[in-house]
Amino acid sequence: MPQRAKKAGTAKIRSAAFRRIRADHSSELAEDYVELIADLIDEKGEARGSEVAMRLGVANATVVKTLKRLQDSGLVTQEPYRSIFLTGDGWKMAEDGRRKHKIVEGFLLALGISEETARIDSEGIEHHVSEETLRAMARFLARKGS
Amino acid sequence: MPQRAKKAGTAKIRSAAFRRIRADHSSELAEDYVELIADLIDEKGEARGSEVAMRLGVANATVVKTLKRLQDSGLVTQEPYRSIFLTGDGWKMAEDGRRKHKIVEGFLLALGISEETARIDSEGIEHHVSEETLRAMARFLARKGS
DNA sequence: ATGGAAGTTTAGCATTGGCTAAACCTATTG
DNA sequence: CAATAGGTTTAGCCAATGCTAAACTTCCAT
Repeated sequence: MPQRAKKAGTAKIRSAAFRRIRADHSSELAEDYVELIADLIDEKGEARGSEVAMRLGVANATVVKTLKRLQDSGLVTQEPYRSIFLTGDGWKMAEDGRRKHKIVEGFLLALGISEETARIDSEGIEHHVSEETLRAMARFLARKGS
Repeated sequence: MPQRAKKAGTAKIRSAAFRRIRADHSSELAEDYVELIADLIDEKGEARGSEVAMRLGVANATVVKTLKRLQDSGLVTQEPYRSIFLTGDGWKMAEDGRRKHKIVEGFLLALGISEETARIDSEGIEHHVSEETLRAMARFLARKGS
């Protein structure tokens, strides 16, 4: 029954895609946090929990809890009642996020999307694009931009 | 202090984007389920929970639990030990998902992405593209395709 | 008609990510 | 230098999404 075999193969690939999406989702929050923290440090010299909470649109307490997990993962460090710092790994992740973000947002703008929408959509999309797709977007951008 | 005012404004927009992403995530699972169920019904005449579990790459029990929620949301119906059906709303959501999926995947292919990657990335991206971006992708596709 | 294999569901647990309310520090200002 | 306002953390709750192991149905083959 080659039918069966073929279908099982397809199913496996499909499930791999969904697995990757679930994995992406766990890292997504972390990336958003570190990227935002990096922005705050660059913009204002320091990142406060309450500022992170405001920009992400969540409660203060949620940020505290999440930062604990990020600290356990070795992405940030923080003393109680003090501002937040990124570790080496944290900075690496933040830079990578910014890089992806810039490519995706620039690409959407090049496609003719409005600034508003480009900003919103790129925020959602950046965590789900493979390097291959990023390369294609960058290529498109380069051709268009020149 | 116009500085402050401007920054607060930006923050509000940013947080709106993140809020939307969080909202997208809740509907994302539902969309994946109904889309997959629709595919199974079309492909094999019926959708069994175990088949859904296999294709999504999750345990059977997880599917059972999620289907209960989807039933409460009025997207699917199911009798114990029987196969799964979509309600009118369920079909509507499935069709919408397929539509988005087709546009995004076609767009990625048109960009020169490999089939494998296009399938995987489109699965993740489809839930985060606005109608505006979809329209731009469709436009691009039409121009390219003709 | 029934016994057992295969398929489904239940039970119970863990983690993530959200919230509010209350407790707790810090730092400014009078 | 003390009071207090404002920022931060804790405590305790909830829902969603995942898992494994055990219980339970269904249905096919003898």
